[in-house]
Amino acid sequence: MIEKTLNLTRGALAKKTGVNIETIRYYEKIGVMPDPVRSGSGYRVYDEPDLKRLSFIRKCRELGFSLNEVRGLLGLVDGGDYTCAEVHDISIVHLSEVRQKIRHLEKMERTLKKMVSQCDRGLVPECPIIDALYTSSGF
Amino acid sequence: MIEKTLNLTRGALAKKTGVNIETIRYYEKIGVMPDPVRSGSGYRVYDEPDLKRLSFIRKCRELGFSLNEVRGLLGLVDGGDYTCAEVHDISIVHLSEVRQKIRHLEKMERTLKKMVSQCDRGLVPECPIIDALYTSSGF
DNA sequence: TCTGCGGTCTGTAGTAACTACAGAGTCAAG
DNA sequence: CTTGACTCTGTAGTTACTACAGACCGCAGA
Repeated sequence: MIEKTLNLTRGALAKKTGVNIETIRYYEKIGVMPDPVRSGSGYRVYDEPDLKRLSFIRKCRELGFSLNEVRGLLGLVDGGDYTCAEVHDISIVHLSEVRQKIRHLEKMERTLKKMVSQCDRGLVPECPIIDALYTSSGF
Repeated sequence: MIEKTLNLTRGALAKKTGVNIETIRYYEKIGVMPDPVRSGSGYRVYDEPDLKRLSFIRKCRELGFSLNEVRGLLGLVDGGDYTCAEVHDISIVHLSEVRQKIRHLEKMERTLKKMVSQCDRGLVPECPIIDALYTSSGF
């Protein structure tokens, strides 16, 4: 099967991946995307592997991996000598970070909910929310 | 009742509030903390109201309010003519943002969990996690 | 062929919310 | 009097982008 070349411009790649056009240049600058082939007039030309790589980065970002974590994953893939275990471990660490964040936000949610429920939305300048936050006692 | 003066240095205020010493200067620069009184030699001198205000800011930040939201709340307090309703509304908006974030993270968690569980942590370079992220099919 | 419009090129600056210096001055204990 | 800890200032770095300005390129229509 012959692979057809895509010859995408930066804008087209942006559209296909849903990544902002400027972000692509940024990824290139920090080295998570390679320096692409250039056309005669200096335009970037992207192809299938670039499309896959950028999609990968985007999915990782959507899952909350930091660019450094993405760099780590890409390094494994690029090296070609990664083991499934390495990838698994990075993901496990990240998963626990995500869970940590959820717990933190849930704590915030409970406190906010409690504060808001104590407030009768009155037209007077005595607010239990401000009280809870501003007085020395804290929340 | 006579209020005793605290005359805190920046470092002491930092310690009392748990806010980083440099952050205090930052808050001053962006105007959420006032320009403090200075000692003869130019040292910042903080007192009870500064302590309360900074604690308020810290609590808000802990609850995930952005500095802009904090600015809004402080503006109401500073103006003195705020109503409970105004504070309530800002908090409600924020609460829904927090819930949104939780939902997003939970989605991330589910996907990560699924990917990790499909991985047998093998020593070969075929990893379902990388597959899921790198192949065109996506996750 | 000219013109215009949109896309792309570069470097740089801005965003949020800090954090971390460097180099100078100050304060208090021993 | 010295030493070490603290504070002062301005500035630069962090993360992950995003948004310009000013120049160039490519293509369609008149």
